[in-house]
Amino acid sequence: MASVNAQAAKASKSKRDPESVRQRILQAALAEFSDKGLGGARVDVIAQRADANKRMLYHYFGNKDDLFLAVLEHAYRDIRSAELELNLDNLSPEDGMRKLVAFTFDYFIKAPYFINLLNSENLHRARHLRRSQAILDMHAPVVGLITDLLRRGIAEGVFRADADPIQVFITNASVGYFYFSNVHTLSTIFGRDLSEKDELEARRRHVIDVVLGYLRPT
Amino acid sequence: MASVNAQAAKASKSKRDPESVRQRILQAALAEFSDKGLGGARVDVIAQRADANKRMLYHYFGNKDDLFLAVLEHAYRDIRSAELELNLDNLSPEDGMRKLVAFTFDYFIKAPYFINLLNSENLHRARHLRRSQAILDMHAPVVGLITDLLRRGIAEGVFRADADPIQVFITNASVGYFYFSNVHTLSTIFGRDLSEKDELEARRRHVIDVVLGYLRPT
DNA sequence: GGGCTAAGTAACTAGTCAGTTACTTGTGGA
DNA sequence: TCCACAAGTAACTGACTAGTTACTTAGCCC
Repeated sequence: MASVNAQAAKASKSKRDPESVRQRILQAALAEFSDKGLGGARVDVIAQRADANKRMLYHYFGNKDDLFLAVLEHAYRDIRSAELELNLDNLSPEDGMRKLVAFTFDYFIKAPYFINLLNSENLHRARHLRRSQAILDMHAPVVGLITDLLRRGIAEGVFRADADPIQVFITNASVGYFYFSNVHTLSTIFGRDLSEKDELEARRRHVIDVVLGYLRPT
Repeated sequence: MASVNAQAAKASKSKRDPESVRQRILQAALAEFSDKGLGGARVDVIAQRADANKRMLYHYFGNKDDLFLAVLEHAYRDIRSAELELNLDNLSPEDGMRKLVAFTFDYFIKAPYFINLLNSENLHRARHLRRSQAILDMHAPVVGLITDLLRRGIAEGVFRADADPIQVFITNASVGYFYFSNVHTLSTIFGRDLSEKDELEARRRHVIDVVLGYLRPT
């Protein structure tokens, strides 16, 4: 307790807080890369949004590309670790899958930056992500969740026997991702704001129905 | 016949072919915007890819943004008109829907530029598309196709009664779009090339199963 | 207190970029 | 043949960009 207070007192008197500056840059970069894409984001703007000196951006992250990779790792780590906390083991296969699909949809609402980050990374052919062993290691456990749900569902006769975990993982992401990634064009085309609450609720129900409807035995 | 030959002879002797230059610029722009996004594409590169003088790009299209909109209109026109030629009326609701889903998936393979163009346009919040009445007018007929299929399927008791045409339109696009838009990150994550023929065939079968499985009556 | 290093400030730099300017050439119609 | 205008060439321009340089300040440890 005394050491926490000593640290807090020290931090409030200090003119320098490297970890805070570093985090502010990371968050500002996440926002700027999400808004503008990797190519459109400007390091001056990131520094400004972070209320930091541009020099510090290079100091902490090296260059623009490496900053983008740091942002990407942060984003992936967030969603993948949240998925692992869903505790699907304790649910029926159907409820587990329902919870996972709903979680994914809700996550895209909560973390809208994720989609534009992935779009940018794919525009650059995953060249950043290839350099990150951390990101690569994040996915096996999540696919394992789906594999387990499918296995249980098939064993109980409530899921179709030909469901493939990776295809289901991709489809689970698909039905929400596309909606959000194209929300501007779709809203314009259909002349209604697809990011409004009622629209989101309708879409959420639909995506759950799509995945659960597909999984019904044939 | 004589007039066709006269035109061909005239064209082959001419040093100027404005329509050809214009088309070359449009195609080069489509490629460059698809590869690099709107922000990353360079007008010098587009001109070079078109084997045209940069001045002509401004001459024909005004500026970079307007060129992007021309490309977007071209891309939408292509997919939307192809959809209308599917002749789904003559098929059972199930076969019609199967054909549409397969068509959409195959279209993304055939016209890979479409996805990156839409990603760019959404990154820019559909600000180009809003200026195009032509694009806005292209969608009602296609949604009408799905509405008809669903209506027939529900009447025949082979589709679920709660299926919504717009949601199905979006889901039809979702299950393929996400796969292709994220093919680089997904391939890296799963350590396999998801653009290979076998992978594409597996995914194609899956997306048809997802939509048709979902549509089964409850 | 002093020295050293990390953290930080501010200005600079060379190259890039969309768009413009100045001029030339080709073509069609009178 | 001549003229006018569209199509075309090539160079230029001012602003922007990621990254660098030169220097200062803060904080920690001896």
